[in-house]
Amino acid sequence: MPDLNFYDMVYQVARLIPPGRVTSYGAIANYLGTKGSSRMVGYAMGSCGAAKPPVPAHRVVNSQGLLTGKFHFRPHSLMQQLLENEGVKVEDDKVVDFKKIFWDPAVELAM
DNA sequence: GAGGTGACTGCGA
DNA sequence: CTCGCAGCCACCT
Repeated sequence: MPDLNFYDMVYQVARLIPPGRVTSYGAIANYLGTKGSSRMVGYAMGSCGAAKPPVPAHRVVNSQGLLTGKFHFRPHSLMQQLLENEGVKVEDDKVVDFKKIFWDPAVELAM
């Protein structure tokens, strides 16, 4: 186990999200074992701009499927645009059929 | 070393 | 149904 920081863990999981799918901060936090610290996931995303390769943060939404982090994108509509570009329908800043396209690392990457 | 911050979550009124 | 509060933990200054 290298000295991967919590940030790197989040980035790696986020990059594992397949196109057309989305996950929640809590799901990633849960997979990382810090389920109680869902904030850390979002906070880690705050530095996603410094991650290489870039992290598809647009595939990460809150537990409600709302694009809470869209305001961190430039422009703010970029997040929705990227999701729709991958086939994810977004309406009223929230993912349509969120629970259907929901990708849980704790399940998909289970073991 | 200590303090402040934050792209969240869940429960209570 | 909608609004508000408290908990949580790692990173930064």
